[in-house]
Order: sequence, then structure tokens, then C-alpha cells
Amino acid sequence: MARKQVREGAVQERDFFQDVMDVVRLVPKGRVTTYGAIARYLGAARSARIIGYCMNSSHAVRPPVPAHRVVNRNGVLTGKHHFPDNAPMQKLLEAEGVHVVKDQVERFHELLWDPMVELDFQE
DNA sequence: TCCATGACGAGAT
DNA sequence: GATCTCGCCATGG
Repeated sequence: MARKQVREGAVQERDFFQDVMDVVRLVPKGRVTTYGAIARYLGAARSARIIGYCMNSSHAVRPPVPAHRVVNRNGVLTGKHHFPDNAPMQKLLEAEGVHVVKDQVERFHELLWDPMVELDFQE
């Protein structure tokens, strides 16, 4: 993140990328969250795309980011294609007890971990 | 510096 | 209710 073009209404501190990584790491094992939920939590409600785009670079981030716990609003593993063959997104999820059928998380609504709710957003 | 792109979401048709 | 279109804005070329 060479440039920090922080704008009003968006991120107010740190890099957007860092914030995204931070929130994703907070997702408990066995739970999943959505790009939109993260976006809203960061104050960029309509910037869900950026969350996904940032995830593109998450592979080189340390500590590792549990990107497999992030799916789209339908509970679909849209980013599975970005995972290495030795650690498929679905495999990682099922290893945590999350059942995936046809690239879709079962019981999605129950497993959904919304930072706005779980972290008791109060700002 | 400007342009195109993208692991999305919500409203419109 | 299924599909299409547009908006959003950080990254990379």
C-alpha cells in the first residue's frame, strides 16, 4: 500500500487493506462472513468489491488470513478458484465443520458471522 | 497520471 | 422471481 488515499466515508485509520485483513482474522473457526458485512463494518457499505480485490493480495499476508471464511452474500464460495490446489477453499471449510455443497455453505445464515453484530458495533 | 479491472451488492427491469 | 445494470473505489499496469 504505497499510497493512502483515505477518503471521508471510507477508512478513517490504517490502510483499507489492513482493516480488511484484520476483520477476516477475527472470524471464528467454523463460521463464515461476507464481503458485504466486512465492507459495512469498515464503513464502505457499497464497496464489497474492494474487499474481494484486497483478498487477492491476502495470500502473501502474514499472519495468514482465513480467506476461506469469506463468501459472498449467498454463501457461495466465489473465490475458491483463487485457492491453491493443496488447500481448496471447500476443504478448509469442511475441516472446520462447515458443510459445503455445490460451492455453497449449508446453514449459511446460522454460520454467518457479521462483525457488525458479533462485535457489537457501537460507533 | 489516467484507464481498466475486480474473491460484490442492491436496485431496476 | 430471475436476470441485467450500475455503483463503489482500491490496485496495478
